[in-house]
Amino acid sequence: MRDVARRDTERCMTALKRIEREPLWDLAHAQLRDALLAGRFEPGTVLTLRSLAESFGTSITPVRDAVTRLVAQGVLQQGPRNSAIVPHLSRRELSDLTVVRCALEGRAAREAALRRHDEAALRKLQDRLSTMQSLIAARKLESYLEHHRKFHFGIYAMSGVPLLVETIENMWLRCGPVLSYVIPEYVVLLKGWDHHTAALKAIVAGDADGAEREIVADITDAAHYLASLADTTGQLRRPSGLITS
Amino acid sequence: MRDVARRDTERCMTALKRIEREPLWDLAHAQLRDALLAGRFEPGTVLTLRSLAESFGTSITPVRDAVTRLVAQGVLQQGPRNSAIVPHLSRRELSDLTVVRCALEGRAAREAALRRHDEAALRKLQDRLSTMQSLIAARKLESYLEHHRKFHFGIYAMSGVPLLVETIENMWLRCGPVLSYVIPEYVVLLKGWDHHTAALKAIVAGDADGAEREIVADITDAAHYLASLADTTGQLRRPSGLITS
DNA sequence: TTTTGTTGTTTGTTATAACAAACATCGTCG
DNA sequence: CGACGATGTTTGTTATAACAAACAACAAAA
Repeated sequence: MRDVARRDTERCMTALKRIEREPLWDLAHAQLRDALLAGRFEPGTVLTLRSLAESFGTSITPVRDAVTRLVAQGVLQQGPRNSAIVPHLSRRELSDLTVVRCALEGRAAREAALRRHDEAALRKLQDRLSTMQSLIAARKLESYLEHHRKFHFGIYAMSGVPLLVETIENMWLRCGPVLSYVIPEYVVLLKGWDHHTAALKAIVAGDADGAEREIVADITDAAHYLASLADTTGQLRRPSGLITS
Repeated sequence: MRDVARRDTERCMTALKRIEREPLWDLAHAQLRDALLAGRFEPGTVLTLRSLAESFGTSITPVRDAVTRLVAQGVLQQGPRNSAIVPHLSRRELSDLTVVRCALEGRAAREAALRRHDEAALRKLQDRLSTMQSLIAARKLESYLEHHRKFHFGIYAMSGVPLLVETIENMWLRCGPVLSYVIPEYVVLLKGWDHHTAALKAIVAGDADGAEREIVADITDAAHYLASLADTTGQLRRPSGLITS
């Protein structure tokens, strides 16, 4: 037993690999987060603690922590009696979201263009761009959405301002549920594609104004398309069918 | 008993006054929030659930909810073993905060200038401005800080974008503890005063560029002053004495 | 003297039970 | 037949206890 302990301490000293057992509420939080972002929850659904706890196979305490966190972030809306409901997105809320996203993501693109960035990150983004192009051609929309997300945040990460990236991530989470089922019909029109390439090109050229302009155009174009889908009450709903793979 | 119920329903129907018993964790959250914003917690302090529970006279469950919420907002930093510590602010983090605040608050000022705003709100802001001036002269710094905060958020509220105001509020919470004990020495120099009047003047004139410029200048000026107070390790510390009233 | 092993304490995590308010269901009375 | 009221159920809130990991203090051995 002694040499075992010795070996343990040695490993900790040399590798510095943390054990870090993830708490249950952290796992629940991550699962709920991903589900929201992927649009697996219909807007308007009330998330009850006990049903979620049963799904996760845990007590209600961890899921309560997770839900509390999501509500604090503004990802989940709190309905009557402090119940957590996955939020609807009205045309007005979408408009507000667009304003904030333009300010934040436009600034991030600007900062990214002004920085000296490593070639590896740039090449990675360019590769991802061509991957996205082929994914669109193959109509693999779910996979495209993942790459699309990573492309955007790849740019924002190059701003060198973690707080900026974190705040933008929060905004994406808020419009995540809706985006997931309206973007697929949007991207096949290749509307946003040129903005992506132009933005990346502006960044490699160090053109801050151009980078901001293209990112803002990408956001506002998508927002206009989304707004056109709203019904007479200003609510955004799933247009026709479910996501096919 | 029957007429009591009748009267209850009648009252609910007519007045529509919500009862809304505030949960304990909400009170704890508000108290912690205010304490953080007022700088009553020394940065670096670890907030243990049991000690807070004892202070509030409740169980640890409500304070756990409150702390969880604060951590999710980024107001409290989570240290090792998920303990909540009131965050230090390094020069780097202050710089990041400044970037985000400029993007957000600059945009809010711009939106406010572009809107048709009611005269009552404008007059209220002008009154507050003169109040702030007299408070500075009287060296009533704590009261000044409150008016200063309300002046800024009065402008941001005129943007008509609640999400923007909410996000800005979150950023203020992050730098709240530090601001509280460095701003007092700053405002007596009257450095930020002209920016405030100029910003309000630009808004009434509908000058969006001017409004954004002045708000950004106000933020960056204060940030520069704050950065000059950082020590060699990049940490911002309380300069000399405590706040006197 | 320095290091190591042990023990007691602290602290976040989780489960569980009790509670109260809100909701739904259904029976009863007008 | 329709509205009102009682009752059971659902659901968030809070308290409490048990648990494990980490930290601190101390004692013993090299």
